[in-house]
Amino acid sequence: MEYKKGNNFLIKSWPHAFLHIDADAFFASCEQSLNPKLKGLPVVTGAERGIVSAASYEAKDLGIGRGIPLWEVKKICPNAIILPSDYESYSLISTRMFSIMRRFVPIVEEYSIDEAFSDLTGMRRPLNCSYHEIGRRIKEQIETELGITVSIGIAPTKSLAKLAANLQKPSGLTVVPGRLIENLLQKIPLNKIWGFGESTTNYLKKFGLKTAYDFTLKDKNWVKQHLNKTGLEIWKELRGEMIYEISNETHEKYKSISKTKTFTPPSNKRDYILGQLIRNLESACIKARRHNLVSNKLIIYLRQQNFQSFGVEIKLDKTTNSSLLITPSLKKVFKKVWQPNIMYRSTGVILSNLKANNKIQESLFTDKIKVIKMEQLTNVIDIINSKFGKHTLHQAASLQVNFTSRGNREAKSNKWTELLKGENYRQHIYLPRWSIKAN
DNA sequence: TCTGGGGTCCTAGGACCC
DNA sequence: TCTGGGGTCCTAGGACCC
Repeated sequence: MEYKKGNNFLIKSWPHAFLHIDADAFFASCEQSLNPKLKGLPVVTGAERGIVSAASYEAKDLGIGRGIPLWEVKKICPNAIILPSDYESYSLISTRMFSIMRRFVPIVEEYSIDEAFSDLTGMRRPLNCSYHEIGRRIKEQIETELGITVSIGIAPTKSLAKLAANLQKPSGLTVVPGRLIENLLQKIPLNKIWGFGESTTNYLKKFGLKTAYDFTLKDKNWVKQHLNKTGLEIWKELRGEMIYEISNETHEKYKSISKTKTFTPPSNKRDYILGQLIRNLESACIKARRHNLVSNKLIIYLRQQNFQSFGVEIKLDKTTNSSLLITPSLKKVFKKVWQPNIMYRSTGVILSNLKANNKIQESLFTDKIKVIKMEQLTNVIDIINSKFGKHTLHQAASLQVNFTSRGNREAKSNKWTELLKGENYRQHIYLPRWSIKAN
């Protein structure tokens, strides 16, 4: 690719300075950090799903990447270490990574479990060093304290910083001042642009574009004409014009919570599928309660074997996070969606319209006593479940579901398995009565 | 060997109102 | 009976991300 001089769309080197940090092969690295014996070995996580969630660089070198089935992993490398995902541990390491960043910069946007953004603009003077040096220090601290490696990109916009961070992996530090933006863009194929997926990429290719650089050379009006709002924003960002700022909000505010579960083999058994759905509902509600959120809108959907999905939306007459209160309406609607002769492969629920639980207006027609009782009951259930493991207490209707957990994550994190070894205690604690009351 | 699970945002189009 | 124009709100669904 020819480098065209004189096409600079940005003159200043640092109108802003954004940092993007991306942990390398995060889940796998965490496992290696927690268990040093795994260092240097091909490690893969995702045992609970049957496909690779994360692969260590040793595994990647063998051609093992994200998303490939585990049977294939075993074929490629019989000695590969295959582990279930341990989100609790990863979250802890993630939190520590972010707090290390905060030692250097006040505002850190936690973008995902293993990625963050930060605005370094104006930090050179107080820290008395270059942007490059700030990045280097953060990187060094994280790597020595947490035993994982990270890749960092620093550039005038978030979009560019993200591209920069991905340019040299693992353990890279790439700094792209304004005058080097074009250099960077020429190395980036369209589909690597943050915000451009398969659809947009294919579309742009029709116009002969190949790299991010090609895209940024297009006229502004052309972009307005052919793409939507996001497209134009990305175009500006890539040319060094800041559009996206750092959001300082914590990631705690969910707008929706969803739970899906695929079951193999597919099934057309009514009660089994309904049971799956209720179990998903219970999981979603547990999460909502943990975050003190309530919902008044539930979407349920069934996915057929042929991957077609059908969903329905349920307006709840009370804003709640109690699965006991929601279940009756779910059952009613389920009848409308479920068809007897169809094989289903998964079910899902989405609690949406989430709001904080403090100021909910009671509907005039709500049976208050019932609601309060339900909520008290729910609280008790949460206490028991947090003590003995999720879904220890659950509704009778979800009994159809096979509750043996496939991954051993729960077993690993919950002491109860050991304590109650050999005893089928679920049968003792399980109380079928209250599911009848719930209806 | 067909793709697991959890999110957000944008947009077009319908319903409804003036 | 048929005609305008404009606004808001909601929903479904697409696209994208990790």
